[in-house]
Amino acid sequence: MAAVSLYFRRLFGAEEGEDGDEGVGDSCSVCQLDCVSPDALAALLEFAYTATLTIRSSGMREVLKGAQLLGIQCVADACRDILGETEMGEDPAEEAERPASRRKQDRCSVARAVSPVRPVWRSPTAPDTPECGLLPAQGPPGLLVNGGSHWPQEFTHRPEDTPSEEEESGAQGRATPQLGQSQGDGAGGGATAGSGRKRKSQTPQQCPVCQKIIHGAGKLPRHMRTHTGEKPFQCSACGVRFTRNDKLKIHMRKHTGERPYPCPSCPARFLHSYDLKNHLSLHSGDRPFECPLCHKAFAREDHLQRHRKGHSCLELRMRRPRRPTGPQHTGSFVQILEGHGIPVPLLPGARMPYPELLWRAVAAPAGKALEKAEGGASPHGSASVAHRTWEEEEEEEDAAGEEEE
DNA sequence: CTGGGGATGGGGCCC
DNA sequence: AGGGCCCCATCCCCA
Repeated sequence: MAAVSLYFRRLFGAEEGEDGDEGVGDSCSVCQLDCVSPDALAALLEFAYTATLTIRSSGMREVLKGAQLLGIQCVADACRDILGETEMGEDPAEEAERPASRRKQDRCSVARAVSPVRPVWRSPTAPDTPECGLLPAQGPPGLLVNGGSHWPQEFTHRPEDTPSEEEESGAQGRATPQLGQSQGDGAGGGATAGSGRKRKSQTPQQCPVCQKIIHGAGKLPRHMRTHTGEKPFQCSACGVRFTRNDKLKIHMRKHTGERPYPCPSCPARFLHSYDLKNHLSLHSGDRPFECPLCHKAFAREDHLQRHRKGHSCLELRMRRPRRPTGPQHTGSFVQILEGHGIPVPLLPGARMPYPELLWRAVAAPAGKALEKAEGGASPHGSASVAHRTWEEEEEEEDAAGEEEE
């Protein structure tokens, strides 16, 4: 709640340092909200968690009141706008108090009641660099309306003075402002400016907690459960809970014994399609993921990533690139050589045209470096040992290659 | 360290 | 618009 509400932010001391003694901080353990109706608070809670606000027009006043009291400026603006539009300027005095540029700001910020509104919590320490030319004139510090840098520009503007279908339906009795939906979708149910062409709803929504843009209609609630930890889908057989029902469905295969993905080459069957895919690479022997440093090949991309993160390829087990062509070594060679204290005679950014020739040239000191790094062997002949090892390895690979051919 | 299975979260498509 | 289903990338765990 503190992420979207100035009131809660101050209540729980999140802005201490900014507000000084205004924050109640730890002294408040029980918060009684007499001034907000349960329905309005429920709507605001829903907004805090899902960035979606559903309001009956009859409850709009209560939600507006609650949003003002709790300092949820974007919701207050949205309610104020929808009331102003549907009730034909019920409060002209309030309207007159707005700065002249206010309505223009609203259009830019999409802070219209039935159009998308995305609260973006910005860190109090983050510089206030308004995007879309917007800083909330009346809003709490740190709260931006649809100013997130991740939001595509196409979603941050709507055609002026083109009331959406929802706006019109809202005027007819029920308004269901979908706060957090895309600009394009909010305007006329997907109609884009001017063309009137229906655009398939992809509905990118920004998570109010992590600011991540979630693509796909109806996917934000699913994402929000990763923050709340809510696992509403429970296995009736073993009681294990899941955040998603499709994961529960796959889990149930354990109990039913269903393995719908059989291997065509062996009796193995799998729970997941991607398990079968991984398995098939074993039959084919394909190892399409090759380490650019040591040229070790892996059947799975994540195994290559793990290999590279572990820096195990820095053992200087230099292998030749896999046929037919190997990757360019430039940066990786420099990294390896410098990592072993070997001077690298390359200008920054220069490419190394024949990395293996250079490697032969420095094989001897590299051997010493490797020996030192590994605890060292005999003080004599280390270079030749390293060199011979490399040569032997090459010969082995040549032999293997000839056999393959 | 690697191979393999499983879990998790995001995106696309469809209803 | 929301949800189901599927695929994919990534991570974790274990042998």
